Amino acid sequence: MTNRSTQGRVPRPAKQLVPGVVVQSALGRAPRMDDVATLAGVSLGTVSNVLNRPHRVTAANVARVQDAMAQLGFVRNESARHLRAGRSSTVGYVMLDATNPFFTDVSSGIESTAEAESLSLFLCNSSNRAEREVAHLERLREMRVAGILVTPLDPSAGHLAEIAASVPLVVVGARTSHEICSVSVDDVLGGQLAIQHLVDLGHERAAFVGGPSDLTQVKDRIEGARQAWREAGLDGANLTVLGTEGLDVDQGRAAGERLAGLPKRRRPTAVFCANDLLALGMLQHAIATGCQVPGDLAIVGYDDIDFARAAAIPVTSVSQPRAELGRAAGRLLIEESNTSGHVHHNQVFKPELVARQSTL
Amino acid sequence: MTNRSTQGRVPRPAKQLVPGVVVQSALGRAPRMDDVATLAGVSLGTVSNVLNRPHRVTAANVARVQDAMAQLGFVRNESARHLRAGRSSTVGYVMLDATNPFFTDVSSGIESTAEAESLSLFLCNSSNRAEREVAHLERLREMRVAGILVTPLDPSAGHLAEIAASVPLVVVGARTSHEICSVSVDDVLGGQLAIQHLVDLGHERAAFVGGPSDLTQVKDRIEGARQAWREAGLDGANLTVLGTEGLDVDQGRAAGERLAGLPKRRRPTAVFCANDLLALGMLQHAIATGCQVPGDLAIVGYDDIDFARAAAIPVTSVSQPRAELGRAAGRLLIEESNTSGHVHHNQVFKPELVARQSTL
DNA sequence: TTGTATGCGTTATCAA
DNA sequence: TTGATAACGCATACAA
Repeated sequence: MTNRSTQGRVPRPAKQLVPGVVVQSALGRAPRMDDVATLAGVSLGTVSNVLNRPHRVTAANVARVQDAMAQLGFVRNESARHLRAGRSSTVGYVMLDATNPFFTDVSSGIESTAEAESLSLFLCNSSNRAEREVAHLERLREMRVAGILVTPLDPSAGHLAEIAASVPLVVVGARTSHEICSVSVDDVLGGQLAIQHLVDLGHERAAFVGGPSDLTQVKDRIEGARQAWREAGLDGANLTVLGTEGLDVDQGRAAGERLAGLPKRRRPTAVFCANDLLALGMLQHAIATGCQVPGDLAIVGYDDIDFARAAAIPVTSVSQPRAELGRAAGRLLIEESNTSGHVHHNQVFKPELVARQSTL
Repeated sequence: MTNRSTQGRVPRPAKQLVPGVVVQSALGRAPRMDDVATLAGVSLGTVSNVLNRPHRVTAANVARVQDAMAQLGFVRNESARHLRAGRSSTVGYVMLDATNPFFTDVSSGIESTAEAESLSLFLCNSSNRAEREVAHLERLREMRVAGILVTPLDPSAGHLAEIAASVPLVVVGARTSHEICSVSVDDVLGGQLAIQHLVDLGHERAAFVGGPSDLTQVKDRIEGARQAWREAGLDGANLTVLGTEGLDVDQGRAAGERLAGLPKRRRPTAVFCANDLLALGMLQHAIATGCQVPGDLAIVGYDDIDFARAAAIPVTSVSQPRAELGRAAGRLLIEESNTSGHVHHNQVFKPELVARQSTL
């Protein structure tokens, strides 16, 4: 990093005690505690005490030290602090896709518990990419954060258990083995609810839209869908799977196109999308091409993000308790870091179907 | 929503050399480099070299050290590393509202440049709250991050300039004084475009919806709106301002309700919302109450988030180059940290109106 | 090529 | 109450 105190283009004012204005010192480097001590005319230890145990210092010295800190623009060095203290008060949440409102709602939930425990939360976006997930997790570990929350691509991946062995870790949004804490929603049940709903409405040809199929969420939702379809006594061949490369709006539109390409008599009359973004894309394509929803095509989404009900045709969706998922994960993390001999939990919430105009 | 939860106790395995399984050491603390050195039968310096300049170490020793690291589950201590090195390779983006897709799109842009420069990016959400913004900024400073990006509540707030004096900082989404780098979009022009569009369509009673009014974005968009309204020769009294407490969907719905409460002959025939979330809320209220859009009420939003065009009635919006805003901010940050004698830039993009069904 | 010693900025112990 | 000093874990110059 450049040495900004000597090279900035904006001229730095000389020392002046204008209130509220930080005075740039002539140090040529970031001021340290001993600089503060010197300026305040006290020892290093006193400065430290002012910072960490102010009650042990006379009021006069507190004031002197604080003045000096303000004058120098002193900022504590977190690395040194942390190296010495050995503990941190930040936690990280590695999210699968920061542009998916589902995950930002989850992270709001996490934030509320983090704030209550006065922990800072850093968000890391892995953008659906395994190598980024690994990099972020590794980085958080190296930072010796107090805890890690993560929505992983693959909850059974070995690196998670390995990390969980050395730092409190909670998986959010997918069920894990008992080696790891997790908070999730029963996706198999969610898949059942979605298909059951379509079956109840009389559909006999349907498609599941989503992918990649190695994503647990996708796998489980398909499984639930198949179970419900079978239990309804319908022909398995009439529940087709339309794979996608991702779970965003664009992929949904593309899937809509592929669907429209099928001959009318084989075309599904209903689709169950692995998430709401796909459903919204599907809906956009339908509207753009004059396909009637739900008349020609019924659409069910998943997650029940706010935009689902705000859509062109409000989208029926399988609702997950998004914020509560985050809060529960946060609580579990706190518990895990406070309790010695912690017993891992796998907390599972139940989803609910919210029927709207896209199927009714 | 009920939930069941299962529990399991995981016994820590004793040392065992099963490949791929991390062996728990008997150290009772996190393994350090000297533990690795001892186990590998080399010196501390060699371990360090394996980590940082592997070419200087014999292949045999590299292997030995890596084995030892794997066996112990060694993880570098970033604090110590950073304290010693004095520089960091993480940057932070303090965003105004992580649940607003506009900002997540901006952050995607930032991510792309960060990744290209192999910097890790931490996202911090200030949730529209000043004290959280300050806390996050302070935390990032204490961490001595390589740079900070921020979309602040108030871009002219003193603390920003103060921070910018000690660490590369770029403000995203609002224009600042020349003491600080910024990347923004001309919101006054955006406001003009929106109102001009409505005027062109023949509207003579309109409302601006948004708030709080001390937000720069809101202020500027109102100003642009007023200018365009005046220039069209229309009566200023017929461009009312409907203040809101925030910029989310709920506030939009609430504003819709207030609007509907006005006597028909005084009620605006068009609204310009300070962002798309408000516009979507407004639209939801309109649809729910049978108000025709755009027949009874034309709606213009701002930001052109993906959900605007996916809405019940695709929403006309003022488009900002969201990802490009982030990329440009990232580039500016890199430049600021690499260049000595850096000259601060205030880069301003131009918005564009995207007309859709909600006004046409 | 490998090993040793020093210091990064802070906190906490302990003596004054 | 205050002040001197020893870690914290790692990276690097320098010695071997």
